[in-house]
Amino acid sequence: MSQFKPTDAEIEILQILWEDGAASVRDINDKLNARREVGYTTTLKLMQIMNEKGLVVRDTAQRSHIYKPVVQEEDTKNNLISDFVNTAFKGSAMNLVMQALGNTTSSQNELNELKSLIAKLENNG
Amino acid sequence: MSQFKPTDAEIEILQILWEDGAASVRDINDKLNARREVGYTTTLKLMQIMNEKGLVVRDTAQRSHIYKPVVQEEDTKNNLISDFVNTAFKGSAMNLVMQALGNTTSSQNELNELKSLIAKLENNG
DNA sequence: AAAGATATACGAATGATTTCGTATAACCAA
DNA sequence: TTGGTTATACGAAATCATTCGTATATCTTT
Repeated sequence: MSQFKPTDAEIEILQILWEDGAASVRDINDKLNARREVGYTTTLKLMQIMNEKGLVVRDTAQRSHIYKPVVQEEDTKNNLISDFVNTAFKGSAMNLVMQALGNTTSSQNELNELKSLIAKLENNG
Repeated sequence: MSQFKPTDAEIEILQILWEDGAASVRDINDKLNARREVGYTTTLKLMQIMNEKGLVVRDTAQRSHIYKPVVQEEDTKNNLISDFVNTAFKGSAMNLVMQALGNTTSSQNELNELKSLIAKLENNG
């Protein structure tokens, strides 16, 4: 089914790249350090490895290499969700959805969004 | 927030224990092997490690030790969901919920269940 | 009682991820 | 142009999870 599972650290970096489109190691390291302490060369190494794995590409024209995501945000997250549902929810996505909903507080706005998604799913089904 | 994240292999085993209440290494190994090939001593070692970590307890009264889960299914899954939402969905559970729903086909029954959960949430909010 | 099956314990190899030190090159500012 | 700053590359340690071989003890069957 899903082919390649990024590690948590890699997902963290991919999020930054999806948001910003492209970033240098310095950019990424700064953003990571807003969440937790990471050494610069650690982040650099991670980027190099992600490059080898084909998760990102880089433009080495300038001294400071610029990295871009290769994998698509939606695809990647769908894969992650599938894996998660399979290992922890016996394959039932609805199972996950119900527990995730019950587990957190949602604004009325969010609930309305959700309701219209459901309505849409009901029309197409 | 969440304190201890079981590995995928550990989650797989916990699922079996949650379902069966208690199980021997042999039981667990058999069930694991229904999904993928695992050596007996591999499973044994995993159980011993999970015991050290406090994820399970065991009754060693008999030659064949009987393992029981310590961590609660719902708590554990809530922790997993929180972690997942934090690393992959910027902390927005609704984000995960919407994508999980859009990603799979749901029966009308499931959708109805979901709708009544939403209704309940709206009443309490 | 002896042989075979089945259990645990334990140590160690393997493999993957994460982390970081050090070398070296490029840039910048005085 | 020299010193300080900021890059990349690379190797290797540290950690952790997984896997399994081997030793040993306990049962079971004949």
